[in-house]
Amino acid sequence: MKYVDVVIDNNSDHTDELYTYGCPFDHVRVGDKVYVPFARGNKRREAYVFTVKDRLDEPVRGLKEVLEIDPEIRLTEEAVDTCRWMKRRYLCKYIDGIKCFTPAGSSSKRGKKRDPLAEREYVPDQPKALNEEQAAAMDHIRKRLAEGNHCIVLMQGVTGSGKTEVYLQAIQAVVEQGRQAIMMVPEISLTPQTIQRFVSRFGKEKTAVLHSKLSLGQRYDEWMRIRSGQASIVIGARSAVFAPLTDPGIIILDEEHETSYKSDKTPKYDALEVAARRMGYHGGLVLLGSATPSVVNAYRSRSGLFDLIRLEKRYNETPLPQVSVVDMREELKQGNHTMFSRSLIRAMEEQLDRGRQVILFLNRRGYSSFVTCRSCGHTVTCPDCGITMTYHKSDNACVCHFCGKKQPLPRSCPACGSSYIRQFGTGTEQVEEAVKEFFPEVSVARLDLDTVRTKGSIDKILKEFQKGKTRILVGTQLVAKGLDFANVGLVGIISADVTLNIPDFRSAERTFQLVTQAAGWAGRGDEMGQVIIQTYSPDNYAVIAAAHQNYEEFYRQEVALRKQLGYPPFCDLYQLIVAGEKEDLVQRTSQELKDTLRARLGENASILGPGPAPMYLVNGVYRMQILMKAPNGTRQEFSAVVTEARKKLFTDKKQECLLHTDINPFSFV
DNA sequence: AGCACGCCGACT
DNA sequence: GTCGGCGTGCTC
Repeated sequence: MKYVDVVIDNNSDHTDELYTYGCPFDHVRVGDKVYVPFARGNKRREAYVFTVKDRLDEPVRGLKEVLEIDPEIRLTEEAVDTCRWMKRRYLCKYIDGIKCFTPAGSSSKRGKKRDPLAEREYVPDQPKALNEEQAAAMDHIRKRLAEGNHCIVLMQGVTGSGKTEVYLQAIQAVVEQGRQAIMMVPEISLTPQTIQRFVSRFGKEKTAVLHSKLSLGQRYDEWMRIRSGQASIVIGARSAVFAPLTDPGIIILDEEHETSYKSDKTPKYDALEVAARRMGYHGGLVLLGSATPSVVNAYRSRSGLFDLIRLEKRYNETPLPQVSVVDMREELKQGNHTMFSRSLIRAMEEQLDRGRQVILFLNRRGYSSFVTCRSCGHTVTCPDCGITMTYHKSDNACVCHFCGKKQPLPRSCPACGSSYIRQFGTGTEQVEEAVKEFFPEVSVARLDLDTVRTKGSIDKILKEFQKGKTRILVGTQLVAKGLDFANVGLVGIISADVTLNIPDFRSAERTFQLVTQAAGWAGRGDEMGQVIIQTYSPDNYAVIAAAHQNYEEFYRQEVALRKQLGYPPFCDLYQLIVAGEKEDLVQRTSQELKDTLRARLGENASILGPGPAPMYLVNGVYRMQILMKAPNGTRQEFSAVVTEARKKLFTDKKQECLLHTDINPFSFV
């Protein structure tokens, strides 16, 4: 008789622990899915084996026995290890981690194949010749792979520098070692064209695809193909980081800076951290690629924690587009009260005359109204956090969503005294209307979440633009979804201030990335493109660096600022949300939580709040938020303290108050 | 979270 | 009597 500690597949905080069973099957292994009798009725339940032992250290009262071992589903030992780590790192339950590693669907009863690549034919494709920079990158990667140690490499390569070919050949090298690979791309760029590129190189048999559009059955079959060793290359979005490979040698994150690598639902994991953990276990390589790396990872690559590879040559040597900044304060002074500057209108006329197309970009992500002076560009920011304050119409006040500080709306600009200070915010509909007024003869389309929901697919709108039927496209970030922008002569960024003033410490980073990305759309054809950035903050360092297309210039200033204010990469941010239906109880509990944390972490610890969470009242549930900064090196202590506080304050039988935790959330809005 | 137990009122 | 409503407490 063996003994096993198992995690019961039961979605409750109260059963989130290891239960010991006897096991009459001697071949039981760590990671096995088993069936056990559980609780009073001895109901048969699913469970996962976390440890196997030959004898019990101490007698267990009421010991029961494993009923059966599932012949199909088994976690790897590493998956079990990673689940343990996830529980600690993300303060989630064992079962939350297990759910990431196991398929939700079940095997097909009829034994039919449910192949997501079934319909397409793939023309085999050969490795391409590398330029000098790419070859140097491959040399470095090969050297690291040969060492067989855990290692993270950031490949910073401008758009069109051929990162994908390096990914392909790195995967090839890993496969030649007899190991396996995971290729991750942001959900938004997981298009048939992307998949095609990889499948053509490695073949259908060896490749598996994992993403959210697959049916449960398809996902199950792909999971099985991976688990059984048939497929050794996995392509997918964030969740592909959990692919059940037995010996992965490389995990690649393309467009590393994209926010979709951080999960927004429990468990709130960061795919990079999971990848690093998995590669740490297997002794493999994590390869990050981006033209505009996140500041956090750029910092790590420059402080020696990650390797840094640069690709600076554009493959086809297309010239970078010309980027110019328009000072909207000046427009106002000249009597232009519209949302388009004179130079943007002029450029639009020019490009349309030449038969080229125009994209007007307006980022509404994290959209919230802020208060800004149209005369001097001054924006109301929190005196404590340095973050843009959000305007609340209900009490006509500015509120800091980070620390909860509240201020009345200023009557005149504190910087210049102008009375042109007011809340700010423009929607895509307004931009579309304004374009129609200026250019009544020209066909305009709008692409944002609303139009996508009501007027059918994104594809339809994009196709019409691609065919040239639409001359001007007004859109949000959805525009980025896999388009060939060959005929786009001009990209106008209506207001860089919208992203610049998101109440988040990453607002400058996002603005820089966005402008750089938009510049990429304008520079695809043979002719040079043009980018116009409109802003009330033309002196902002992110705007200036973006106009110069100079990452290092932006990075230097941003890191200095992060260091000064104590933001990542110099700390981990903990977002704690207390939620419940009884408002007074939520208020009281969040204050108790704060006091508990304060008592354990000391007076100097940075603990902000409690304040109302961004969505304070959602279907009858009130939410209060506490934010903590855990300086580098204190992660374990902070996590332990939160876990302890949760035990103390959130385990009463009738759970009227819940604690949601998100470590390094991608948004506080 | 489930699920069983048990204490109560309501119905054949 | 005994069926079933849901409040309470436990799960190797």
